[in-house]
Amino acid sequence: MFKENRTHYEKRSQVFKALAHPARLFMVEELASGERCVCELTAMLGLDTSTVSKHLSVLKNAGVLSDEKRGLMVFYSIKMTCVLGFFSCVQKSLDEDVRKQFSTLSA
Amino acid sequence: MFKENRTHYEKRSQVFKALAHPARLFMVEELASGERCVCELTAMLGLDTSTVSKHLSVLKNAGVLSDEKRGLMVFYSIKMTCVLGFFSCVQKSLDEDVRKQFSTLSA
DNA sequence: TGGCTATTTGGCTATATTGCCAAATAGTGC
DNA sequence: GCACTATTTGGCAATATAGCCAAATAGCCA
Repeated sequence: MFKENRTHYEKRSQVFKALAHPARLFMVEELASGERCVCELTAMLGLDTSTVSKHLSVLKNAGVLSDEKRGLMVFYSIKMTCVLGFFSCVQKSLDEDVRKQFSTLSA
Repeated sequence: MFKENRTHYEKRSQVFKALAHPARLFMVEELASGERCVCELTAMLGLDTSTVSKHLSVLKNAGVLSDEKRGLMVFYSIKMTCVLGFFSCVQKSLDEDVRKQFSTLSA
């Protein structure tokens, strides 16, 4: 059931692993409004350039982002566009949980 | 930009972290066809019961699953139903990448 | 109560991930 | 060629995660 298709599930989980980090999540959401160079993302994150570069390559290897070099700079943009739909789903679910906690407390 | 809302992004990334493991991905997909007890999932996964239990609590804490105890058994089911939409998105993107690799090779 | 079963929790080691620094690479312009 | 900038890569220490075993907990039934 599982062990036979383990590699299959590993490949799919790579995408979620790529999104499973606050800094990477931030970058994907930021790229939703258009491509950004590494330097721009580095400034927004307040992390070392090398750290940001590694995060970006994780997202690229997972197939979430694509990159394009123009001159000295490398611009990243979203390739797996459907991932943006994830975020509203997650947010809605989390909001619902918070609402329920509130109504339980005040009941 | 990022540091100010870090906790916000951390909470959201919890959901992706929860899905970022082949065994957990398998369980969520399996639960798409209805609730299962821990023992059933353990049998399908071929892992230790304690390991499966921990995986399930990760998914529960992230808000993806909910559990219900009936007698000796605990049944898990999907709470964040919209996550199922993720899988087809991911699969489609992965399939596309494979197709492109093929056409590049044969070109 | 005691014995049995299903699940969870604690603890441990092995492995993976994160973030920094330093160094390497690549492109621009003189 | 050299100097300069943007990005990537290598390496390391700190932290987090995964899996197992053993022990604890919870519910059933006699």
